[in-house]
Amino acid sequence: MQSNLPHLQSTFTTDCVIFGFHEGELKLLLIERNEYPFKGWWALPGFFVENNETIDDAVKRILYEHTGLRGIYMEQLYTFGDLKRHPQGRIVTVAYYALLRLDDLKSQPEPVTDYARQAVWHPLNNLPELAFDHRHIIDKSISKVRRKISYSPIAFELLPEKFTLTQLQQLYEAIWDRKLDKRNFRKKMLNYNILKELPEFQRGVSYRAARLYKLDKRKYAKVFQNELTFAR
Amino acid sequence: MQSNLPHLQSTFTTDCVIFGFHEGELKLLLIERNEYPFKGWWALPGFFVENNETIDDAVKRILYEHTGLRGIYMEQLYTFGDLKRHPQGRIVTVAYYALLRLDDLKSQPEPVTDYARQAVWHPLNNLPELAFDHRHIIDKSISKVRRKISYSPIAFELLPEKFTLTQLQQLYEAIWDRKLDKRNFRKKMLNYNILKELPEFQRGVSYRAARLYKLDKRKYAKVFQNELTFAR
DNA sequence: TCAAAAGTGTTGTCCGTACACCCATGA
DNA sequence: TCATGGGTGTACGGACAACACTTTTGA
Repeated sequence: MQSNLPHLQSTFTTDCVIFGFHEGELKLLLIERNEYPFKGWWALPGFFVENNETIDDAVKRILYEHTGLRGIYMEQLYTFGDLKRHPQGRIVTVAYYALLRLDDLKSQPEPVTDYARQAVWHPLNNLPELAFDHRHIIDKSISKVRRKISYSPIAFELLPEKFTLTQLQQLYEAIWDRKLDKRNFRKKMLNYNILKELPEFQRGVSYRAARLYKLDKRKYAKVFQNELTFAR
Repeated sequence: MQSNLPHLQSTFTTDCVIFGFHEGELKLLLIERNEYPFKGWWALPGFFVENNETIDDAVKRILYEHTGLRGIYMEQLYTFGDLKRHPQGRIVTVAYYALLRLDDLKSQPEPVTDYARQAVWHPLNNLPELAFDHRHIIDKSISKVRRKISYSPIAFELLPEKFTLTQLQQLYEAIWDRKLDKRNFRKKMLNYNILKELPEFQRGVSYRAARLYKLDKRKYAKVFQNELTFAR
């Protein structure tokens, strides 16, 4: 236990990779920083963790401040502690990722804090240059989500409550970055028996309306217990 | 950023779950604490991270201090930041796990630091009561290793360089906590084509000596790239 | 010769994959 | 009537699971 270095910042931060899915495309919520360092740069929403809140609470708070949403699925990703990741000295960050139903958002999120000028959804395939090591954090979270969606039904956290099988398939395709066979995908997905077929259909489309489904939460819980292997 | 709580410790710690495998049994290296709080209790090796070392370096250092070994396979597990996990105030810990070849150890590890009285290997199935939230950290690391061994060849990090197929099978059985079929296991394992059959056999056993194998590192690298699914 | 573990194949089932056409709808 | 996506079945091959006996060795 030494203290032979001056510590600029005795605490640590948390950063959150916020995924959304809209119109067949994965998106990330980024903020434009309003504070030095990296003022004016795009970055992950994140901030210092208070001394009287858990890290989990801090991420929830930060996410709320940027989206006005609570009760979002989120999970800790990794802790980054490189000595040079922050220009002002050694600041460790505990990174999380969150999966968000984009239709829950009535409008563009408005940051309620000073440290961000704006919060904007960016397509995952076309991200701007990012502050700190945030690009690295994002890459790591994509790997994690890509793996996790293979054995855990987290995909549904990104979809609206009622969704079509095509939407579900597009989501898997976006995360895995490859095309899947429609018939095989549907066969497999329905075989898991975790979807409930609704007596409702899409509206407002100029072609045959697709049937809507939602999660059958009883069976969904079983899948979580048994950790089935998901579609490939 | 508040500071309305007295912080005893402005930094954070790292703890390491060290796995070993010997005589068909998984073991953990625990220390007996020589400092308050929890003086005299068993705990995971861990200590404060210095301000001029990365977290990765800190874990390596701590592991070296307890085993005299370097170059061990290790990976970050999770960061624990509950407000009440440490009786002296909010101390965040970044937990790692390490996989160790037990035959590398000439003798019992001797701690070279003051904060531990002794370091002892404990069978995973018979652990003493532990300090802090260390039991929780261990449970989480077991889940992680259990999953990871299914898609990544980390098992070999726990075995000696030359090993028998039975040893390999026993390791999987210990981690998954269930029996596997010998014929199916061998068939599958040899089909991955990552093992090199050696012209050597076990010695000193009072029954038919088993053939020794070692990793074929070329093919092993390929498996790491492609992330094959391992035996079930 | 006995005890202990090594080593070895076949069969059935399930799962993943490849692949193409008709249907329903709104414009 | 056309354009657009919705919806459907079959056949093959590979992987997994179940299952029991003979061989080798040292004591």
